[in-house]
Amino acid sequence: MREDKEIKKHCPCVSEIVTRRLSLYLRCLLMVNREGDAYISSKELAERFHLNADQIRKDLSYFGTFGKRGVGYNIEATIVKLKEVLGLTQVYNVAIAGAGNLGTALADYPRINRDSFRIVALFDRDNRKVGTKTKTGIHIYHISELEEWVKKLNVRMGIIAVPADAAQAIADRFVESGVRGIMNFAPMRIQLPSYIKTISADFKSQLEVLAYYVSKIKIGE
Amino acid sequence: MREDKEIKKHCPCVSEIVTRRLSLYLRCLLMVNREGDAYISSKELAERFHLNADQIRKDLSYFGTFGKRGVGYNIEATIVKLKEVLGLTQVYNVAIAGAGNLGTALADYPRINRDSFRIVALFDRDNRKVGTKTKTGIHIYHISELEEWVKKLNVRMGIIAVPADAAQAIADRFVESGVRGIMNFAPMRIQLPSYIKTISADFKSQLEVLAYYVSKIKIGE
DNA sequence: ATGTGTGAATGGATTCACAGCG
DNA sequence: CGCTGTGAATCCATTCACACAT
Repeated sequence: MREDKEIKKHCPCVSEIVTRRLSLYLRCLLMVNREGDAYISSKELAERFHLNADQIRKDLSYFGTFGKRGVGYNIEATIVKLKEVLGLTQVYNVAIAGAGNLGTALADYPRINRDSFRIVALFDRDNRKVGTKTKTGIHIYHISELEEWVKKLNVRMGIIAVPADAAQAIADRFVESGVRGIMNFAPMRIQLPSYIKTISADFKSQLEVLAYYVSKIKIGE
Repeated sequence: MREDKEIKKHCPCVSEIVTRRLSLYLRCLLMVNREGDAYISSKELAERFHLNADQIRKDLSYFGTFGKRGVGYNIEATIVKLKEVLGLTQVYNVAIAGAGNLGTALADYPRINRDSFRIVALFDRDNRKVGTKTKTGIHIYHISELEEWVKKLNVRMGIIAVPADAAQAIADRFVESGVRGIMNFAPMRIQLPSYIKTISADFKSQLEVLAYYVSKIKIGE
């Protein structure tokens, strides 16, 4: 038990479910920070954003103790800490494979190219697109040059926005070129080495999950 | 214990995590179905798609017993069953609020408008877009007409692809007009009645989760 | 023999409850 | 006295292991 505790203190790994909440807390704190207060309690934060106060405290406690008893959490300091924990003090170069509607929409997504993320390249096999830029000025390269540009531009995250049948091959090429995190929008399960983090963001699959719940709601409530 | 079992048999609700896997199994089975075999065992399915055989069997067993011992699962029959369980035997009309890059990309997303889902409308406040159609022919209406069209078109799912500051108001209006499931792409937590299923699909938040893992990988592995 | 279906065991995550600090 | 930080209790999910159907 004591040993477990020590291990936990030194192991930088927390589950994905906690990570998702940390990102959410950060978003909420950035919002309340514009209002000028210096402190907020877990209870107030929970009430304002439909969160769970116990869970906020436990999640934050994994990374040290930085709340003031009787007062709450210093908003600025907690924002800094959360950014640090999530690794957002670094800058990540991101490339997108597939310059279709979705790929270009993601490339031009508002306010992504600030702070921690830089979308540095799009790749496509359509020669008519190659050599052009998106509205916000991101270059489209030919997919055959993926390895070359991923290395040259020091890309650490790859986004897959190509059709399902091409997804696995593109993922392999990203990883081979040094990418360490993949976000997969293709409706297709991809298999990668365990040291690569993969997040599935498949639109159709999410609609199906929604369908399950919507179909259970009786008509007329 | 016996009672629990009975309750479980009759309660149509399974956790979201199981639902996500059911959608995944469906996808995998549709893939193997094209190869012509009639049966597949949980073990083979697991090996081919990096899944867990025990988990497949347990997940499927929540909905009855439809595997053949010593043989495996009838692929066609299991596909039918999964579609039934997920509510995919119905058709869901879907509307998208926000006809920006993302909204139109989602509206024209390939192969969504088949089987279970119909994207029937986009809404935007930009009068230059109103009255036009997307590439695949989906109408863009003015956001002020949201209630009217949602009711008229019998929309059951709403997709939020508007800026963060408008997300909550749009979600409320969707729900008020009869929508029962919401997929939220805005970088903003929205609060809705508990009988409404909400799925968050916020791109930036997902990048942040990826950042956490990528930042933990030591350089040079 | 083979592979399902499922209780029992294990392992994680959430919630409770309260000691102790400010 | 209020609110954090955290063990303990509870709840849920995964994995194990095997009886039993084919």
